[in-house]
Amino acid sequence: MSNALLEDLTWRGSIAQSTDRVELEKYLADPGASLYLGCDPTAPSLHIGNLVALTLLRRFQLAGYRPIALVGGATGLVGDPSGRSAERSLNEAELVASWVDRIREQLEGFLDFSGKNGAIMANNLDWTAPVSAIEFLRDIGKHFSVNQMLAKDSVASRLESGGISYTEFSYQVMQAFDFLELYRRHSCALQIGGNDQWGNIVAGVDLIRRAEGKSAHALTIPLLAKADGTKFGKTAEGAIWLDPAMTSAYAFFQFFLNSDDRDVEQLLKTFSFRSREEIEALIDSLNANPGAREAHRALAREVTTLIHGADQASKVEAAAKALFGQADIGDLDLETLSSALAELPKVIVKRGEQIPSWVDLVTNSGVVESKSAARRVIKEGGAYLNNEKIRGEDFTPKTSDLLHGQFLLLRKGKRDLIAVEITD
RNA sequence: GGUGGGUUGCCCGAGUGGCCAAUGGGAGCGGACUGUAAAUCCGCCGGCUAUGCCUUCAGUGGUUCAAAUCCACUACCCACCA
Repeated sequence: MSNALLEDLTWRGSIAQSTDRVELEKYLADPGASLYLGCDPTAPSLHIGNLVALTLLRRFQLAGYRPIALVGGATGLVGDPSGRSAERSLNEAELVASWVDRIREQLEGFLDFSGKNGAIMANNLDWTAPVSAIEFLRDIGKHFSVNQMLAKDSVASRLESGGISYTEFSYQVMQAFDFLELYRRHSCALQIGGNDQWGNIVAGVDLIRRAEGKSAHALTIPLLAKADGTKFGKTAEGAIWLDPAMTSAYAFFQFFLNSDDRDVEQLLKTFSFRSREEIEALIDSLNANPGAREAHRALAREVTTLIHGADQASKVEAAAKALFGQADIGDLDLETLSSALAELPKVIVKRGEQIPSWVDLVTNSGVVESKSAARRVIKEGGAYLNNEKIRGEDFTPKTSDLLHGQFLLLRKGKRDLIAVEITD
């Protein structure tokens, strides 16, 4: 073992598969070596599933290598069959283009574009769009064997279940073309990604060998699996997004804070940039005193800081502490209270207007999807106003319930807090 | 192209004329325990201007006092044959 980074990644459990390890180490022996990670615009924002591989890319940059972040402006128009049991529906080109812009911004915040190993941003639409179908078929397609393409897991499983369109079938060729193009443009001979990308990445390795007679490398990171067997990063409400407009920094922090104890070690190893010693100390603390949740807190704080910045991270942590730690919410001073409530889903009521019922307030906040659901919560004893249980399906807060004359804190169940603000 | 089977609530899956907003499981939600964790146990689980009303069993039209259930056509999926 000669490469410190690979050694660290092995300890972290961040290596699922790689092409020949010795060859890979040789490639990485060059301090300026570059590598790329692609993200397809399938939504207006990246989510924490993408963050797994993105974190890996960042580790490479911190170790001195040059990262290339590729946004799949072209591949996003086609659709990756990997991990999908059914055909994707195609998104409008303008929509995908707008997602490309937003995702590019997110990627930019995650890497360092200055210095000698400054990151490079790429969009595969740049080299894919100008190529004619005939050129594509003759220059690229000729290197692919349909037999091998059919053997890929992503394709084979789809042939079992309902079939696959020619469009999605071609996806691996497009991704391989990207790898070849980045090899030609930037001498990039390593592609990383989630383990579900293995087949697509190897398609590129093969293409580079055939078209250029050169060897390229692949490295994948395991897809995170949760202890309870469900997919990491998905909640009932959907994915945890990196865009604060889609998942608030508060909700983002809470997501990590509420991690299953059994998952925390792997999450720390996957996402944390702390040293091995620090992480091991946190894990010791987790095992010794899980109720204190020091490791959960450190994880939540670090990842939230990375995505939302240190200011936001400390704000949402302070908010959670104030709102959950305090027995009597009325004891909080105005400043602490208002900054804590600022992080929560909020309902605005105009001063002087009738305060809506608890049911209406909670429904308006979007925390429950119907009034029936809100009424049910009251009936089942999970409804609170200012941390006091309320009863009666038609319960309506009174002016005298207002904290500092302008706020209400509603709660549904153990964790869901909602702020109500009276404004002029 | 032929024949047969299928399409049910977030998912899986019962139901084959009224007792069906529709059995059961999973997910989800609330409660108890605890630590804003897990496991376990209990309850809930279409919507609403709510002792009633509205929308739902692929789509459309029909039979009937009455349909998820019967008939016709359309779309999609699966299986066997070619």
